[in-house]
Amino acid sequence: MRCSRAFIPTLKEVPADAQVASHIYMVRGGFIRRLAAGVYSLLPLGWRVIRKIEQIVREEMDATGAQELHMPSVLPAELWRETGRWDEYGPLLLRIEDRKGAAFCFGPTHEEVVVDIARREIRSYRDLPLNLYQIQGKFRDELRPRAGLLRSREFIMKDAYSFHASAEDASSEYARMYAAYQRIFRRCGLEFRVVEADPGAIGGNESHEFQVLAESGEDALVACQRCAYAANVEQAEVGAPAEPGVRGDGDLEKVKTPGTKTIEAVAGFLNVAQERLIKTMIYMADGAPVAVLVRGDRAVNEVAVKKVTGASELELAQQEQVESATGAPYGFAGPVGLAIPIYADAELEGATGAVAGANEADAHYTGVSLGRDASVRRYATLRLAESGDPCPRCEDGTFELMRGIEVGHVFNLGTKYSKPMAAAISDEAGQEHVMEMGCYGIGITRVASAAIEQNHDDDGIAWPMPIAPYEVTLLPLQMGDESVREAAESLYRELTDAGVEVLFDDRDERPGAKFKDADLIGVPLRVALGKRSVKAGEIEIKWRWEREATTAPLAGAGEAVAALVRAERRRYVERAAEVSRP
RNA sequence: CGGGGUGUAGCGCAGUCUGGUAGCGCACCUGCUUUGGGAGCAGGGUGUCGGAGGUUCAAAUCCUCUCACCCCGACCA
Repeated sequence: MRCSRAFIPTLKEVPADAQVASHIYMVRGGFIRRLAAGVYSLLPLGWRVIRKIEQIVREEMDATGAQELHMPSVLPAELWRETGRWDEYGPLLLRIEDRKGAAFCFGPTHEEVVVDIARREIRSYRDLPLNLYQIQGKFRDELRPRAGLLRSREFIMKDAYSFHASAEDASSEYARMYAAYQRIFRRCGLEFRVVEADPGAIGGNESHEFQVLAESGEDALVACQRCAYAANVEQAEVGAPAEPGVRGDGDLEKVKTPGTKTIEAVAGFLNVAQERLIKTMIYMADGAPVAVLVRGDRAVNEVAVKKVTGASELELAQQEQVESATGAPYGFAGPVGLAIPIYADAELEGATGAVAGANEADAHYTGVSLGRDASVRRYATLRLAESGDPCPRCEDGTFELMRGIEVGHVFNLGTKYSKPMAAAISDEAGQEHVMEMGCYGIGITRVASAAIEQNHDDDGIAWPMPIAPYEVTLLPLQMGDESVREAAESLYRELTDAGVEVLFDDRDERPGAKFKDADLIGVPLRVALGKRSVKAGEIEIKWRWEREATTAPLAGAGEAVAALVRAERRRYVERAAEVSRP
């Protein structure tokens, strides 16, 4: 592509509404433009990147035997009512009406549609297994879209849905998808970590997230420094503490603590460490209040609370609910004499000499011994994992905290959708039963953003070659100089003929402008030639992520550069090939 | 949904407090010079001041309503 004819509107200044690198550089580099909050146009450069990612995904999916299809984006409400998600999905669903007033939504995901297809067409176990996938735009009316394509409302996603006659078969498909995802992200040149995720109350049994490691990631992860265990903090188990976290002396005693509504204030007022306090949080579990106890310096893990209480809806109690449950104003809840069910973090088992709220205004207890003074229904790991916590899977491994961007998610669904939608097959014995399902998503547009978060510097993007908009950018530094122009033109022809994707900056711009734009756009291999180099019979070659350029003879430059490109392509394919296809 | 903030030229912003001819930088157009890291000089303004209503002789500026966008929060009793 010739820059003189290309639509690549680059910007010198940082757009006012962008804060993260991927958003800034996608806008500045002319990859995307915003149309509304969380809604973007993909300009030619951005679209090329998306298509590259799609193609990698497509090849790896097809290699597993999955088949691509396309589904509607406007979906009828009745389908969503069958699974109950018309109501459950809440404000995330963009609802629309047709001219007759019939209700539709813009598809945020397509389980309902694909199950509808499957239940109509599939009758026998002989038709299974089947894996259907789509790569298309979806819309979720996010609470807060942000950071460009990292969390947008309209986005492009690959979603695969598999159908099986048995749970065992679903499990082996899960393993195939897991491997395919590793290959896909390796081919995209991403550094990622697979983490255990929350299979949730869905009744699913397995779920993993593929997280691209980046400072700007929205998800907090913990990873064991010794073994392979990694998990979303919300999902992370924590190894058993060596000894009770709170140990102290003293008898139960009520003390006045006027106005101390926070852990910090109580600790300061009584002059004790925060870890000597018992934090009492009141939650509404399916509408009924429960108390959750953690050490004063810890945070509650709501996913864990949900699991231990078996609640399907869990939210922090409102101020009034706290008052009616504890009989005390907001800020003085404690386990002693509390009438509602109490769940405590494992770390508090055997706690003595602790400080806790007294369930009355301006008072706390000191010398609390949980076993003696309160009736705890159950001890379990209820706190959020932190850096340095013991690993639950291995001996003396500890957690390291990192941030990630979720780019893929694999899910063993069980019969969550097939059951309410009555998607059944007959088995060998002629018995009807509901199909087992799995679903497997990849955020295509998010992959592009994540790649930039991981591969950029102060000047712009440094795309991994497999997903770069072009493989080589060719910069003739003086278009006015005939020898330079002719050398560049013939090199452009040679490379293009060799199957290399070249962005040829044939604009009549000054060298500085060309270098700046090239760095911004982030094409991995830069080939520059100017009066000086042509006279010396040389070209200048520089990888985007390297500091220094090298030179190569102008004679035979086309073949030399093409060879570099082929080698670079091969690197990623080889890395992917290390993961075998089960 | 709660809190904070911003809407003025294609982009980034000043002007608003204290009402009085709409500005700056970049970009863009013309010309000349320039050409290895976003060139210099000269000339050119391309604008429903987010929208509607109101106050006033006069509104970007004051008042009311409204729309859009951004940031933080929506778990630490």
